[in-house]
Amino acid sequence: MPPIRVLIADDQDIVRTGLKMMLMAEEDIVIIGEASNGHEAVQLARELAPDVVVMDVAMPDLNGIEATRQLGELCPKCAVVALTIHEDQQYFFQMLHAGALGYVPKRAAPDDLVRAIRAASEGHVFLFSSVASLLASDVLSRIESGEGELNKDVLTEREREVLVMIAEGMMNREIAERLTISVKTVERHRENIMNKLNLHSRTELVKYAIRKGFIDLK
Amino acid sequence: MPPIRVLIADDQDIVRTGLKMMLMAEEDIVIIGEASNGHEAVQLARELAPDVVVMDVAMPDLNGIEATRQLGELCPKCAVVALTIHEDQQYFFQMLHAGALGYVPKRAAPDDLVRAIRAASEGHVFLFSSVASLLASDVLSRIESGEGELNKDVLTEREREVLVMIAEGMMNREIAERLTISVKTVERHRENIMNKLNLHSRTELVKYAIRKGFIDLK
DNA sequence: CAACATATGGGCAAGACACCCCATATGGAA
DNA sequence: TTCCATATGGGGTGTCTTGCCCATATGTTG
Repeated sequence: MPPIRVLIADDQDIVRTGLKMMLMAEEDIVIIGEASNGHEAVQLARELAPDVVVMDVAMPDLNGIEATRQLGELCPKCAVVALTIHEDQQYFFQMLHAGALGYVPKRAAPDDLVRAIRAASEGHVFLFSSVASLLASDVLSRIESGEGELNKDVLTEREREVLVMIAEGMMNREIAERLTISVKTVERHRENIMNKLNLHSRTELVKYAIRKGFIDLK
Repeated sequence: MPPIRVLIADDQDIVRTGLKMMLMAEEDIVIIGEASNGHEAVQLARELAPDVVVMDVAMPDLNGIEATRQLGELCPKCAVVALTIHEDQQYFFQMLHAGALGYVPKRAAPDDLVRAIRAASEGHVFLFSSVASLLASDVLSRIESGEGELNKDVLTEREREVLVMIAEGMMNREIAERLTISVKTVERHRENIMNKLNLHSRTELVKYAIRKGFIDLK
């Protein structure tokens, strides 16, 4: 059986070195190239036609998501394993929709990455445990809501609006004044938000909003 | 000349491996231990008394800034080199004030990290170019505003501890239980924190803590 | 139409929070 | 030694939050 030919794409030198060392220890894997940004990754993938591209999500020039999308057209035989510090819903789903077969956080054990690479090289999907549950819940809600769009980001416009103001540090009364609605309605929106997201305090809402990039932290 | 004994503290397995491989190639450097969070880093540093601790800024449990601060007391002979994905002012100054002798972004070349380690082991300071300029401008503004003590509105150890727990979303009662003190005392600490920082709600405390890198946003 | 999501609001209760008052003990700086 | 910062805690008061009950009006969609 020929070894799995792997291309590494990560902008961080240290991470690339770590990956190389880690993967070189595996007998069925060979590193055939390295890229430090998305453009380079796409370029090299077309030239080298690797079996698997280990792709960082966040890279300069062309990010991993776009690069993966392009690879789907330009080099459909290259499987992509996403490597990321983000265990966020957003990146995760974007990467999957872009065509990644694996999704492994950098904090994962080396073994998980190797498993993801082996799986991807055979067309299988490997998702790290913490993100796999995201898929499950997404699929579930999709089935329940009868399918459709993925903009099912749960919150309504109004709720998002309220969430932002909460995360900005405003009290319910202030928010009510700003939106010219009653405090009661603000409370109701906040309540719905908390139920939907399964959060139970303002502080958790703040952190959620920051993670999701709803506010600026300035 | 004896080799420089280095302890690596980073929560990401891949980064740790990368660092190890990279540093093992240097003849004057030996890796004597690895930690995957701040607590472990402090613990191991006390046991092993390394010459240099390569410390990630963002780690679970106890972040690199706090860990560095603690090391300054518990193991003053350990030099700390901060390794980070953040090239932010805030993290940078926090880390310096905490006592780090080096500050190297992960995107830096391996050589820069090695230089930082060598410098730190001799008590010198190595700052990566992109952050070094931050120091210059800070020094300038400090001279202009003509004051010496930066201790002005700095939180005490206990206050910082409470702040972190608040920012993590815990209630006063929970914090009191965790610290085995009364709710009243927690409230008092919180009150002092708010007065010192001129903040007036939990949500603002959360954002402050995140900006300052006191918590991880996970 | 019926069912549902969305946005709007009122009432109520328990508890959490923010901001005051007060006090004691300790250890270091003036 | 006196003063101050730190850490500890009790009391009280009023506001804010959270969670749960209820309701109505307006859409959309099966």
